[in-house]
Amino acid sequence: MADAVVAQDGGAPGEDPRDTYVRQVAAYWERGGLTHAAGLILGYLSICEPAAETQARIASALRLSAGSVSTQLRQLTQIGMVERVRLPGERSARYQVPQDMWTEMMATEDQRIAGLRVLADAGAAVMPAERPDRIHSLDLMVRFWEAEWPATRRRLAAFLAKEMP
Amino acid sequence: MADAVVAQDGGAPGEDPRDTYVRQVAAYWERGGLTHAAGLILGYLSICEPAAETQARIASALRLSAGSVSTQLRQLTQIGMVERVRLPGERSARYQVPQDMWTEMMATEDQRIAGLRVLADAGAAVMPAERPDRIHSLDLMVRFWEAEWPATRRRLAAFLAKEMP
DNA sequence: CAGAGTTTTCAGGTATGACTGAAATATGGC
DNA sequence: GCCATATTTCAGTCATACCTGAAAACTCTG
Repeated sequence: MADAVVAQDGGAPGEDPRDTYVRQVAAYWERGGLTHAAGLILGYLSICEPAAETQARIASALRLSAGSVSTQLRQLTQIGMVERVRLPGERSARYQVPQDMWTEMMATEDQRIAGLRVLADAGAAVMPAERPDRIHSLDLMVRFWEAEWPATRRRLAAFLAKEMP
Repeated sequence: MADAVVAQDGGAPGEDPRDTYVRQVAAYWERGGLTHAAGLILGYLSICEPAAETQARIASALRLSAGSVSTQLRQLTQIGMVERVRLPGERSARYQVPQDMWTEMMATEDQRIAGLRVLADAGAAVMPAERPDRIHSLDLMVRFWEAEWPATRRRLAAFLAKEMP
């Protein structure tokens, strides 16, 4: 089996550009709050062949334990960056990056805005006398995005519809 | 001194609504990658009077060590959520939430987009034969935001100019 | 239903990093 | 330039959470 993407045993490490890419993705998402293992899985699932892999194959490719892979895949599935699919006649489930992952990701932006809305309202109840802008500016920002986001998402949908092959 | 915001010693905890707010802000930003201490400082600096406080006052109000406050303030200053100001004739520096913090925050969005651009380009070099959309869709998303963001920022600037008192 | 294979759960080891407290350094007023 | 004070640095402690490995639970094929 010559198509080992990440789990090369010896040899010069990082020689395979795909291996480099996997680590690069992991590094990026690690800054975004994911664990290292989750980032590795995400990177691997972005370039592996076939696109949908079993837990066992992911574990061996990335040299992670079965437990880690199980846990991280559940997290990734929960936040919508990975989806579980079943192929007929196959005992094991497969996991893959959803076709519309980024669209789904963008959809969660609503929740982030809602979270800031809660903060802005809570702030209004403790408005300081001096520099009330400290609280007020957050409210402005939230109001802007509440107004802006629906149209932005429509433009995104239109853009994707036009550019998708 | 009856205006202790967070550092009440005894009594029912969380009675002061400002204390509740500080913890609420801390909880929110903790999910956003900041430390608990940084979140507390951010919440405190959003409602304290006066708006600009010394490290010593922040530390005693939040019951944090001087070291923690020093470290966290540096981090917060670095990412632009806090600014250091000096008052004439005062030995100690003061720290406050900048007037235009959210505008500054939005400006860093460019860098996040640039970070994804790097990832998208690196992905192009390891394009999988099956489901190339896994790499391609990221590129699309980045291209959308690279095109969209300048106009969005202009609209934000116009909105703030109109709404600011 | 049996049973192999898959997935989840969980306790334990480990690493990471936040917080503290004190010492060292830097700073501004005199 | 001196000195009190503010700030930073840093080693040590502690908490958190990741990862592993194995056992338990589950699931699907035959």
